[in-house]
Amino acid sequence: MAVTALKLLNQTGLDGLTLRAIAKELDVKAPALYWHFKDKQALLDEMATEMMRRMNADLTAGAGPGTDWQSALSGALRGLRRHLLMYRDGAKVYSGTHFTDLSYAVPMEAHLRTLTEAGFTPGDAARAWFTAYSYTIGYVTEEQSMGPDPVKEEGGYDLAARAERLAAYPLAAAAGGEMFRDFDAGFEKGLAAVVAGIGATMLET
Amino acid sequence: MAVTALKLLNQTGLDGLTLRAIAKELDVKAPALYWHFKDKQALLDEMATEMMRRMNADLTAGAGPGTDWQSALSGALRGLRRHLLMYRDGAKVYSGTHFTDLSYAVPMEAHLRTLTEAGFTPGDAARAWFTAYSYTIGYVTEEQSMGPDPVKEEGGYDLAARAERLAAYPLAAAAGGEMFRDFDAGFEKGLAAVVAGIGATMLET
DNA sequence: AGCCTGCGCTTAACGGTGTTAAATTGTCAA
DNA sequence: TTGACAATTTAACACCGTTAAGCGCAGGCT
Repeated sequence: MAVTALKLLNQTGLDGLTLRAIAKELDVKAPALYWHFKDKQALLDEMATEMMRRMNADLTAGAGPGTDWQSALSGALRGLRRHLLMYRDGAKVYSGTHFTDLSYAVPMEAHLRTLTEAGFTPGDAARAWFTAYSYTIGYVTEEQSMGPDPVKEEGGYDLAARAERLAAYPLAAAAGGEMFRDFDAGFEKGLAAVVAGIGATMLET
Repeated sequence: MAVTALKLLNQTGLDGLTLRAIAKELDVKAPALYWHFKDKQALLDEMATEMMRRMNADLTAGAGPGTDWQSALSGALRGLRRHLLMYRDGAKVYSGTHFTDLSYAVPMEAHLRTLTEAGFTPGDAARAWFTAYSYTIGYVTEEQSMGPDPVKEEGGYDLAARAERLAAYPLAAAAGGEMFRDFDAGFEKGLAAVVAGIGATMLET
């Protein structure tokens, strides 16, 4: 049923994701949902948990031994972003929700172990993870709030108009092209920086 | 009027910030607000812009010449976090909204110039800024979604219960203490890593 | 067989939400 | 005095999350 809600999310967006719409998709009336969930927030939590479960099922690769911690960490966050982008408003739904089961613990434990075995203290491993996680959540939140990819300038943020408004501020005007185009490449550049910085400041060699 | 809405935000939270409540605070009926704003989203955009203006007024220090780019960038993001924390759900209101005027351009131009003068290309300066910005937004979003500071364990996330649930995953269990306590210190550690990584990967020396 | 319990759902309704349309007041210029 | 215009009110609409009460129907018990 959280599965149905996720399917609908991609069609309606988070604002249009009403209990009545979900119920209709299930051939059921809205109050019936309350048999399964305490309130709408619980449903949203369950949706985020379902997203996370699918991600885990897809990300077993890369966590195995033999790969350095940089690749493991980068791969995990790349996968996180990829999954968040699979759903409309995915980052908004995902961020700040409390998972309804413990299935996140297995991959998290594996990633933290990879880091500790590479020389991080447990505390620094957790900090490294949370830092890279925060970057990814923030990046995708911003990315998804811009609407459709501005590259195919249809409905997305109008970069040319932005540049014109900012004509008096040449650096800020030019920055739009870097920040709001080619989100894939931009994420990779930032991710490389975050991972390198974690290695430089949190890892005692 | 966005000023009034911001005041109310701290009392009611984002969910409780209804047009009727704002109108009552202004001794006015709800539909009167529509003379000033197209819809509620426009009001939220205006609130985010007002937050940003206050931040600019407060952050003129640190952007001046003579300071290295690391201090300038760190200072800007520290100030951003500090201002987001001034308002309930501040990060949620701020993230992903489109500013309604150009007042953000002046400090942004100054920060980008600091970076380019330190040797960044304009593109890399923009990327550096956006990377650190994403980290900050993501971090504060997560921070504010945990409710009151868990250190003073009143109403906040129950860390002890979390550790008990995760007893079978020792690293994940211990990570809670690092991630969800002392948000100030945690932010600083991550910020140091992000800034160091930017210097290491984006700056051609 | 009859009865009962409890699950899963429906119908009806409540208070509250963002938003629109039309009528209304207040104010200042011609 | 009249008229234009800004700013607000009143009334209503469609929709939202949520609650209360009751209905049908399965299966186990006696």
